[in-house]
Amino acid sequence: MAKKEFDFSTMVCFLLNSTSNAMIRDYRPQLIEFDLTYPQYLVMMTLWNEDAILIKEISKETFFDSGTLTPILKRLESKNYIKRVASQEDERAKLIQLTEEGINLKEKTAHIFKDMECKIALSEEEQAQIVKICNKILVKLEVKES
Amino acid sequence: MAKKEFDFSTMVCFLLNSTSNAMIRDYRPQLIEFDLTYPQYLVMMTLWNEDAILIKEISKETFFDSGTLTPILKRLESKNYIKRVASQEDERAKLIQLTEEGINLKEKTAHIFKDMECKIALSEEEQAQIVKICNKILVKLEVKES
DNA sequence: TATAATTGATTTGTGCACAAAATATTTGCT
DNA sequence: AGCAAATATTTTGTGCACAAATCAATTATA
Repeated sequence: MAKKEFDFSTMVCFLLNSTSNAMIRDYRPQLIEFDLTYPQYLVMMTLWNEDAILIKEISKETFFDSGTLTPILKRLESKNYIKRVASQEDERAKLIQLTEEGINLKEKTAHIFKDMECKIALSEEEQAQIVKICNKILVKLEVKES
Repeated sequence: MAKKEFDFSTMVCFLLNSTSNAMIRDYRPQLIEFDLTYPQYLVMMTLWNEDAILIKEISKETFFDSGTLTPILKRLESKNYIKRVASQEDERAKLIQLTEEGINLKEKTAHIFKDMECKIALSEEEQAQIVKICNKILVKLEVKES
């Protein structure tokens, strides 16, 4: 077989993108049962970690920019999983709070989170390698602080 | 600091997605100079590897489904980088061919491809680890054959 | 204390990514 | 030959991802 000039199977950006697309696609059916998309699920996890935070704090955790978050939060609000409350100290800012239903979702979706990591069954070593390499790239591209 | 239940910095799906987003975002300015997006650039690379192929073959290489490819190919056609020619053997299928301008783009964008891999400066070892792990996941999720 | 600069969030517009349905053609079966 | 199943692509509709522009509120500064 003639060697091809552009070998996708060794291109970092292509591999990361294809693999993340594949994982998000694979878990879509499970999330759909709770009327969630993957980015919406990430925002919910952020709030399960710490409730009643500002949009810019969610942005810092998820790396989603505000233009991405605004519509995601609107959808979560229309599903009654969160509330958007104007901040008292700063009229520009908005506090995002879980509703009762949003809080309850944490237990109900716990198995999805476990599946998320289990299905691909990486070894401890591989897991550690991925974490190290991705975080290194994120720091190099100034998405994260070192 | 209280330990958070959901630690994004060790979640494989989140890391792969954030890192690929960051890489694609980072190289956008360079691609814009040639009026290309990252997915469009991938399709062009596929054609630089082998010209005059069917859409389903591009789909097999890039892992983009046909509903994703159709509009990408339309945009590349309107930029005059490719032509879409009905196949003679099978009236359903379409052959995608590079135009003169599309062929010339290969040399002009060669530096971008090099930057793509160089800027993040992974070691040989890290590069090999990423390739192995991502391909393993892609096989597990049945995107690729083992 | 005006006003300039900054900040938090929303809006607008483009382009994926994907599922599901539609369309047209080809292949397989009897 | 006739018709069902399969195949290649397009269409439709939803939801990111992001840049750029906008808006309102806050802070800094002349």
